[in-house]
Amino acid sequence: MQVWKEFDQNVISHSAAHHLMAISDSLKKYGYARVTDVARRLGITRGSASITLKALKERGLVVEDENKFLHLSDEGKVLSQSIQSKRKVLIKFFHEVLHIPAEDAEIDACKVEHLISTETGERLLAFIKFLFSDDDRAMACLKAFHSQNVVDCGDPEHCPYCDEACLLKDEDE
Amino acid sequence: MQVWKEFDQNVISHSAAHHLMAISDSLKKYGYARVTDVARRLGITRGSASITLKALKERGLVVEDENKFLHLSDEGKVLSQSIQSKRKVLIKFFHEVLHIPAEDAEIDACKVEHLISTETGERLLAFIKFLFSDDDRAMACLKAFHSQNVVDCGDPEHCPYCDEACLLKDEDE
DNA sequence: ACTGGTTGTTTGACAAGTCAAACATCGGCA
DNA sequence: TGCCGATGTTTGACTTGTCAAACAACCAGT
Repeated sequence: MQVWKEFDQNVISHSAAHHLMAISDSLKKYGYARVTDVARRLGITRGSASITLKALKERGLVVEDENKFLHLSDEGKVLSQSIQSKRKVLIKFFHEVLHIPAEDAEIDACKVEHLISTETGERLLAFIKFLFSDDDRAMACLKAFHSQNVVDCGDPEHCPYCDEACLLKDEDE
Repeated sequence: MQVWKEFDQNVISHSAAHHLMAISDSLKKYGYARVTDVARRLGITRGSASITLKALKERGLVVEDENKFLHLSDEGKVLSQSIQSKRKVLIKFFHEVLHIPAEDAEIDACKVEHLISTETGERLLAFIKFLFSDDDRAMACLKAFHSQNVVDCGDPEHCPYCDEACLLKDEDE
C-alpha cells in the first residue's frame, strides 16, 4: 500500500468518529442519546444516522439498550475520549498560538484530530502540552514567535504572549 | 454547514492533490508525464487515473498537449507547489521534532497537508520555520522538549537536540 | 378507540473514487 | 502487410456517506 493511500485507513472514519462524539456529547448534556439526537447534532437525517450507527453497533463501539437508547461501549468510550483530547489541544494550539479564528481552528482541528496516527497524535499532544507548560524555555519560545509573527492576536491586553516585545504594543507607541 | 462537515470541503480532494503531485514528480524525473506514469506512481489503474485526470483537465489544473502528454497549468503548479511545501515542513516537524519514523511522518504529513486551510497552513509553516530557525529561544525550547520527552531520537550522536541535558546521554553514564 | 406526532428503519438515488475488463488506437517490428 | 504490445478510454460494479421519502411502531391527547 502506497503511502498516500493510507489516507482513509484509520481506525474509524471521520464520519464515524463524529457519531461517537455526538453520543458522548448528548449523554453529557441530556443524560441519554437516541438516533434522533445524534442526527440533529450532526445535521444529518435520522436515516443516515441510523445506518452509520448500525455499523458502529456491529463493530461493538456503540450499544443499544432495550429502549433503543444509545451508549458507548468501553472501547467506544476510550476512542471518543482520545479523539476529543487530541481535538481540544489542537484547537488550543491553532487558536492561541497560531491565532486562527476559533471557528476555523475548530474545523482544522477536527480534520487533523482523528486522521493522524495514534503515535503522532500522542507526541504532538506531548509537544503542545510542553509548549503550554510553565517551562521557561517554552514560554520564551512562544513569546518570541508571537512578537515576530502575529499580526493581530485579538486581545493584546489579555494575551499571555503580548509583553514589552510585542509588535502590537510597539505599534501603539 | 456544521463545522465537522467541512471535512471534504477542500479546494481539491486528497486524491486529486496526489494526481497533481504525481504529474509534477514525473515531469521532474522524466521530463514528461502520461496517464500511465501517474497511474503507476499512485498505484491505481490507468482507467481510474484517466477519469480523475479528465476532471482535473476540466477544472483547468491539468492540460494535455497534442500527444496526450500531461502538464500542469499555472494554477495547477501553484497548488501543487503549496501542497508540497506544507508537506515538506510537516514531515520535517513530525520526524525531527516529534521523532516519528520517516515512513509514518510521511503518511501523517500527507493526510494533514492539503486538508488544513490555507491560513492555518501558512501560520503553521511560519511557526515550524521559527522553531527551526537559529533563534536562541526556539533552539532552547526544542532542546528542552527533546530532553524531557524523547525516548529514542535514533541518532544521539548527530541529533542537534541531544546535548548535556539529553536523557539518552544521561542513560549512558 | 381514533388521530397525530415522534421516532427509527428501509429503500432508491446520488457522488466520489476505486477496480477489472473490454475496447480503440497507435507504433514498431518481422 | 500484419500482428503484438503499450497506451488511453469506457463501462459496469463496488463502497461509503449522504438525501428524501415511504413505512412501521409507539405514545399522547381527545
